[in-house]
Amino acid sequence: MENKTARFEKLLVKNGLKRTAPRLQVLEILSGRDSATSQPYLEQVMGKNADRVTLYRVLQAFEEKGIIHKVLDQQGTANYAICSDGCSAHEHHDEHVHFNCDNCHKIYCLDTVKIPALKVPAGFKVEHLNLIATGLCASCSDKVN
Amino acid sequence: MENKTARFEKLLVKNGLKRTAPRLQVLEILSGRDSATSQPYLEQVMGKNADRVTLYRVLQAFEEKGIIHKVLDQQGTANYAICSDGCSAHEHHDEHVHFNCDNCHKIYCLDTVKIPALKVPAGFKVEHLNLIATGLCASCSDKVN
DNA sequence: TTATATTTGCAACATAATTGCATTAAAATG
DNA sequence: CATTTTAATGCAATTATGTTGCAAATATAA
Ligand SMILES: [Mn+2]
Ligand SMILES: [Mn+2]
Ligand SMILES: [Zn+2]
Ligand SMILES: [Zn+2]
Repeated sequence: MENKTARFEKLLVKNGLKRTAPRLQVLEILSGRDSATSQPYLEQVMGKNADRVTLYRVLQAFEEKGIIHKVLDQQGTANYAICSDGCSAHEHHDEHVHFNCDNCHKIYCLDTVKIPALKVPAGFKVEHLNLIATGLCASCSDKVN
Repeated sequence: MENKTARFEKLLVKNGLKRTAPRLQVLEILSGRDSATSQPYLEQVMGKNADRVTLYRVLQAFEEKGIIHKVLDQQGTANYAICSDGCSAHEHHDEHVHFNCDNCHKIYCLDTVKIPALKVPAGFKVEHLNLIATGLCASCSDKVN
């Protein structure tokens, strides 16, 4: 396995962002998780390694550069996930379905599930689609049975 | 045209809610709009007719009774719209698409556009679907042309 | 008219997010 | 390597959204 930090550093440079500790740490955390990560969780994990404001600014910069994308859960809480690929400062390609588990509250990027095209009333011009499914994730429905 | 206030009063009674000024006013405001109404806007329009907390509680009660439904816009702001029908304290039937205009920021309930069923990965149990489309609403795309 | 059950208002608190500004640190330059 | 430049951070203050407990008010039932 290649050095992960080196990969992150390249990612930052490629996007014209300086290699700083808070940025590397955010990438480290996000990449180590199987679901999207909420702002409050990030804030807690970062602890005093970085100021709250810095975290907000790091997340905003990453989102603008197409490194991560934001998903709001059913409570309106911001969650962040690393973009699979093909995303850039110019456009995000994250039009996959997101699954918000009612039980564990995790948000999964269902990268394989595309949002079906939609027929809307005359006059409306659809730019983006955002579909959040709620219910039980695979892991939680296992436990219930 | 039948007396609107009388209709609202019946609606409250039917749901075991007392006929109070803040509740009637919220119904009045929501029913007079062609799109969903944001909490901040409601708060502003209500002014000192009702306390902020009362507004929150009115909205919560209405939502629980199936009188209104909540839609979060792309910024996570809560918006409320009157339920067309068939909604009750037991379940909401608002699985229609919502359209969030990038220009005027209005949220339209596209009651005629149903959310298509979805094939999700094994194990996931979908309970609800929530689809928000963004772009230009009919009125705004007119103006652009 | 009185009793009771619900609703409201107020104060206090919690959390998420933003802004301005001084300080620090990364990277570019020589 | 030292210095300059530019970007990023930390801190303090502020705004916005939402919640809770409790006393006072009021809608409705009795
Ligand atoms: Mn995603
Ligand atoms: Mn709706
Ligand atoms: Zn789960
Ligand atoms: Zn519009």
